[in-house]
Amino acid sequence: MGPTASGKTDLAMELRERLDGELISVDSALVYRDMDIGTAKPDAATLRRAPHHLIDIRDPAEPYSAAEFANDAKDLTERIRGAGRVPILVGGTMLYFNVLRQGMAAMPQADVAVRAELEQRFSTEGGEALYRELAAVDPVAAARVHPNNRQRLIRALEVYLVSGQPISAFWAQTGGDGSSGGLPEGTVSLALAPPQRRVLHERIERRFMMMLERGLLDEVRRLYARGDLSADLPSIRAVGYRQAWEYLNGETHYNGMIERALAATRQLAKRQLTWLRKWPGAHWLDSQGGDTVADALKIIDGGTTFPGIPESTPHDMKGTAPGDRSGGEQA
RNA sequence: GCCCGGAUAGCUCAGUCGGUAGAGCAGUGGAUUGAAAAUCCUCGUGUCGGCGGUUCGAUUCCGUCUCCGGGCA
Repeated sequence: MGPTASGKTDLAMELRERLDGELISVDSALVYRDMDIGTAKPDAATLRRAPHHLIDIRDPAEPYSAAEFANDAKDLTERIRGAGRVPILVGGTMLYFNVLRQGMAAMPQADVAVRAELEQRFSTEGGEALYRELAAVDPVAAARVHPNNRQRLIRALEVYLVSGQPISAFWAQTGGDGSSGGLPEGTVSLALAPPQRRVLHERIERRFMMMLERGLLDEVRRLYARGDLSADLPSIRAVGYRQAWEYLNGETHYNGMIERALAATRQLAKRQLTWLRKWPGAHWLDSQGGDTVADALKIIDGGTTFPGIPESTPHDMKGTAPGDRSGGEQA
């Protein structure tokens, strides 16, 4: 696990060789075909040498979901373990990791029609009306969903309308003692990140400029030219693609596009780090440190059980003082 | 050289009929259960360009200087 641009792919490739493992991508953007440059997808040659599961499994027009991921990943890990090999899950989509850890309640899947109707009502009646409705049927969910959070508010109502059950009842099925998920014994959680935020920001900028040089805009132009894709699809909302789309639409200038794409990427990395900091039992690896692969192998040989008691201090990436890494990992 | 318009938060700017100022963006911390690279919440003291004057009090009015636009020579 690690924020975008922290070097996860390189580390994963090494670990795969050393551990005789199989790679499973945990990434909501790498699932899309024809979205290669902007997602920093490993190139074809690399993928041939080190196959990744769950890459290129969807057309950009087809949404994927955390629940589908949970099923796919569970099947894959069981199969890989059954063959006596080591599943290595690599990626930065922390909700996906989280559904592996906590399980996913068996709640109704997205209902396009109901969702569209709620979207419509949100626009005409306003969010307050819908929020009051949720509060009436499901006060527990209302307490956890902010009235302004259109997406989660609509999902909560959608579940209630489709199933007649409050979404909070489904939530209660997971996370606690009656967890439907949980990772296998012996699972090791590695969190890869540079110790200083500045370094990550620099890497993000360098990488995005490289994406542009490699033809990111042409890639997005091809998607744009299809005519059946739109800015509200999960695929096109991906960092970089959304801003390039706006540029092609004439909504921003070239430099504005770059600035906005960089900001969006930094914000993504920040959110990923928020998940990581509270991740139980995460072992932090310094992506700028000497031999990251050796460090990782040492931790893995330590054979930490998961889920376990947090052993390492959450990474503190605030501040600018050099070498401010506090807390070490004890395998 | 002269005339006009600017100079306020990292950036773009609003505002103070004279009582030391606030938005958006950026940044930060957080939330996160079938869209998650999504969606949402929290956090704003900065010689109000410099110097001088008027005033009980100036970022606000006046003078002057500097810099940046635009115009006239």
